[in-house]
Amino acid sequence: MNLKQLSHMLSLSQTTVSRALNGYPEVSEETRRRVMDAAKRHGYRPNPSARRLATGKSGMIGYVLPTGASVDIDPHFVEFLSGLGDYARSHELDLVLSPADADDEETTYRRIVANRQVDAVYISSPRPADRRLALVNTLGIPFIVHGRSEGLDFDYPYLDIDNEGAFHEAARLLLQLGHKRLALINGNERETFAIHRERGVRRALAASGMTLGERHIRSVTMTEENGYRAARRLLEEAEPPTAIVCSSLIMALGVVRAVRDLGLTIPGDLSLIAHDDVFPWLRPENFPVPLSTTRSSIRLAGARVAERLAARISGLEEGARGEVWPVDLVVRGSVAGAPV
Amino acid sequence: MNLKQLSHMLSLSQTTVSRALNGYPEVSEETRRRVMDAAKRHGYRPNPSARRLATGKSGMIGYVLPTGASVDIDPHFVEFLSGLGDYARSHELDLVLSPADADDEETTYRRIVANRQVDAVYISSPRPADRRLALVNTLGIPFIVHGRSEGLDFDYPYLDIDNEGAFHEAARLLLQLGHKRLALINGNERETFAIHRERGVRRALAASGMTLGERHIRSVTMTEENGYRAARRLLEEAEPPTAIVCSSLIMALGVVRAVRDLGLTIPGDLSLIAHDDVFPWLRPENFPVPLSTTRSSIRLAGARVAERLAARISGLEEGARGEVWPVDLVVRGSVAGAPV
DNA sequence: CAAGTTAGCCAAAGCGCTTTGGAACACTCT
DNA sequence: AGAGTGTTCCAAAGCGCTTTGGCTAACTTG
Repeated sequence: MNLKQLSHMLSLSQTTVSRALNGYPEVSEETRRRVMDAAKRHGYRPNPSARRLATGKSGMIGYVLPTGASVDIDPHFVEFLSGLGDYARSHELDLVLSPADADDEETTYRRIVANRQVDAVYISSPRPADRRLALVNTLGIPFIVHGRSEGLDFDYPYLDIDNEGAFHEAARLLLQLGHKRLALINGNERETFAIHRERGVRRALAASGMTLGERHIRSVTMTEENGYRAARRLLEEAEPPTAIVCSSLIMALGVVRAVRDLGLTIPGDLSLIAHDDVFPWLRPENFPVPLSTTRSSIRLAGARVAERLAARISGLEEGARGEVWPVDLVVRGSVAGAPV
Repeated sequence: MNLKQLSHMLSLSQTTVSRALNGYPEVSEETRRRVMDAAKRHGYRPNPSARRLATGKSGMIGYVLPTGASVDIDPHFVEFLSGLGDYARSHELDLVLSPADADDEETTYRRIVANRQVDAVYISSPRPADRRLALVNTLGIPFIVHGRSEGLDFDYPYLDIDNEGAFHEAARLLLQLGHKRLALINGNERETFAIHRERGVRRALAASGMTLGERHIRSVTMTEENGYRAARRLLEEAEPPTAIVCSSLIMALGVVRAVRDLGLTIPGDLSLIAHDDVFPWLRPENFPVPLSTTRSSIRLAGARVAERLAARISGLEEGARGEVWPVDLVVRGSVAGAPV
């Protein structure tokens, strides 16, 4: 059942039927009702390929997925996707993942824009002066950044959490508890979120007249193993930290293991706070010692990004509005006063 | 630059240019070369929307993503996606995720097939008599199942690992080590993989004249917390198991925690083997006691599924070929002889 | 050498929608 | 009554490709 057949059986032109269906004003209410009725009765669904060719709109949102034999997709991605998908579903939006060579995403961005494959894209894990943002900005496709960049000479729409504030609060709490030697086990230092977190910790220390030594900060990909290694190195120093702030629950698993291996205890010898993106399958309250966290649901972020993307597509949102979510500090058993 | 312009500047018809580009035989080699040349020089890329409208082919593969407020996407998904994306990239295939209400995926399948949005789909986490398979089979779209169903009255193409064999081997090893009381902490009992694993364990037990009691098998969603709970219940019984086979590394984390909480040790009091899908961020050798595993890279499976999907789209693969991968049993420190 | 092939090309008809530029008609105003 | 203003509809021209059905010229074949 296509438009031609439908209009024929209604003795109307394709024009009128099309307009009736798409809510254009130049069609009488009675006719519209007739058309709507017949469409529903015959289960007419406009062919998206045809519509796309005619309008250039695809009804999909895009994501360029960096791939490669040695490229790992962030496990956070799946949670973000849950939220995104949940919203997208209610708006009949599909998501197209365009795999790209991790060393050359630009080609793929250009392709999906030139081909008008998607109506909007989102970008995640931005870095300072991220070239993808400049690219996508000049290409003129609607987009939203999940996270933030820095040092760009233009504004852009984004959704981010207050990483600096969160880690500032975490560090401040530890300082208030009397800790003098803090360490930070961070994510990849080239990503903005990690930079912001470091900044937060430094700011808290500075307020107490302290600084974060080179040796007291580790920036690594967020795996259990890297958490373990980082913690071991830190804890085996001459003057080991008495408190650690850690950028992910997964790394925190490694930290806990290192602490145990060294015969130390939490929070007796070491206080620990980690960032929690809220995974259904790993919860901080279930750590051997319930873990204090800075918490922000990455899933909700996914839903919100989808919502804003949809708004941009339909022209309801414009401009470079940035949105920063506050982060909860949830104190559990893993922090205590500094050991004497 | 579109076909019309290109053909005009070559003084050829659109027909000929189109055919030259698409490798049809009714065009002379010289002309073809001229066309190819000009196309490359002017960066001509056929408009996919137009091509799709004309051919009905989209150059994308589809996946129906169950969503909902209380629906969690399996963390394995992201690793599978890595492999899939890695292959898809080299073939300029995009992946479209169509979010669906988890309680009604059928509508979405029908939609993407009717709209010809994708050239093929894959289906994951199949259950016995899974209705999605019957649906997709009658809808006539090329597909591959990652995993297997059971009790269907037709054959279908799939890629699965030998879950039964893997867990049979794992259980057999434990029995050989003298364990008399085995337990299984399994995934969702409604999924075929879990059924197969249970079958493997039972078969091994049966060969030694034993059975798996109702109380010695737990089927739960694979979270750390559920692993912990299941293990605690098992270990607090009057006659606790001396060996556990576990369906995922994530649950194994919980098992290890439970063992510790109860003041027991691995492998002194309990031997543990878990299935490892090979995550970059959590490795069995890094468990407090290196974990024995049945291992199979879900990432490789993703790549293979993409490969076969591509083959089906281009007509190179047909029929209902099933492919079952063997699983490695990797023995590490977490298993030992049964305590006396 | 006439008839039949074949190689190489083209014009035009789709694919199924949206949108432009009117046309027809019924009103309202002066 | 005639001009002006809406309202409601339509024919046809796209969107940019693929594919059908031919046409021409050159080449076999008996």
